[in-house]
Amino acid sequence: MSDAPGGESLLFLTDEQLRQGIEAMFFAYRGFTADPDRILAGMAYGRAHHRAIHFINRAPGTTVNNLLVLLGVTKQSLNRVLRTLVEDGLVESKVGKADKRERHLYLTEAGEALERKLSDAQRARMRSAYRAAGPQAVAGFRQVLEAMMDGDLRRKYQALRDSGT
Amino acid sequence: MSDAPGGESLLFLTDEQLRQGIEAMFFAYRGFTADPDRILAGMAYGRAHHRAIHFINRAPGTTVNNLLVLLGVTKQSLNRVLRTLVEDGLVESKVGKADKRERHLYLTEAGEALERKLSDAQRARMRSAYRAAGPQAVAGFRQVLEAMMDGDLRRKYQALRDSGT
DNA sequence: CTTGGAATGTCAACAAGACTGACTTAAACT
DNA sequence: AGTTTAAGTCAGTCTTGTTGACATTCCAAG
Repeated sequence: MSDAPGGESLLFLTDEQLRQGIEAMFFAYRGFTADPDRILAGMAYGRAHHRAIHFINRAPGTTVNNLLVLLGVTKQSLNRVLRTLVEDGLVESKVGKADKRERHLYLTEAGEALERKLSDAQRARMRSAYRAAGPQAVAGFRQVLEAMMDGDLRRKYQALRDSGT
Repeated sequence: MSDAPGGESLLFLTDEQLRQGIEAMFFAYRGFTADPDRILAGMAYGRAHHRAIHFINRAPGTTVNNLLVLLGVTKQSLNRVLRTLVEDGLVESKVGKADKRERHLYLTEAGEALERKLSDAQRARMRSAYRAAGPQAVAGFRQVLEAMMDGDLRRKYQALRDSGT
């Protein structure tokens, strides 16, 4: 192996390699969101609704505050989305038992149905990418993604991940 | 190895694993764009300007049409961004020699300076993620990302990649 | 050679979804 | 009682996407 200082090949750290990684990330994210976007285009919903539905499904009973921190948006922005989802009967908002200021969010049956439709499409693409790349590549993929997160987000991601088995 | 049908471990294809991958992608993309976003927030520019600048730098002399296919937006959307960049002296738009309908796009010195500033920040994060994960993980990361792209985009990505050495 | 269609790019108007800032209501804490 | 916290609302702005209409240029078929 023709390698750089460090005793180990650092070819993967050249600017060209990094640039390719950046572009791969850009194009892959487009693919990643393409299927749900297509499904939502017909309805009056967008990517913001998808994200809200995803995380409510993931952590049923979560509060508005939790959700907006997770999504990284302001409450005004989230509220617009949440309002339409509640009005359309996809999300239920229940006053907190212990703390009545809080609202706990749940998907209704209709909400779960849409969630399934969206995540089935997204998982199908993910599954085919995973299958094409193989288990070892998937492990690497996950490692790099985690290292790319901001510390704060990483903690939130890991908490979510560990809660789901 | 306790494995599923196929003779090989398919644990990495469980719905839970796929869901974690989806969330990792979501959070990582936030980190991925965070630094350039911060830099651009001060100026009157946004992510769209960054993308235009990135790809013009990547393929100097590209036409508007090329660029909008790469970016996946309408020409009207791209045009607004491009107009401000030209007005502000970051991008130069030259009428095509062979075909006068076309405009060929180039970064000016000021444009190149901004490009460097943005991509330095983004590359720094990428580099630290790559370094933390190691070469083998990076190879896997790239494999999965490529498999996640739509066929059309993948071809564009690969053409771009291969042109850059 | 002309003319009509196709390709390229521009202008205008609008919508989604993010933001800030100011404010209200209700409940909890001290 | 007074302060803080959670949630929601109203108003206004910005970025970035969309359609629709239009101008210019090229090219090919008649």
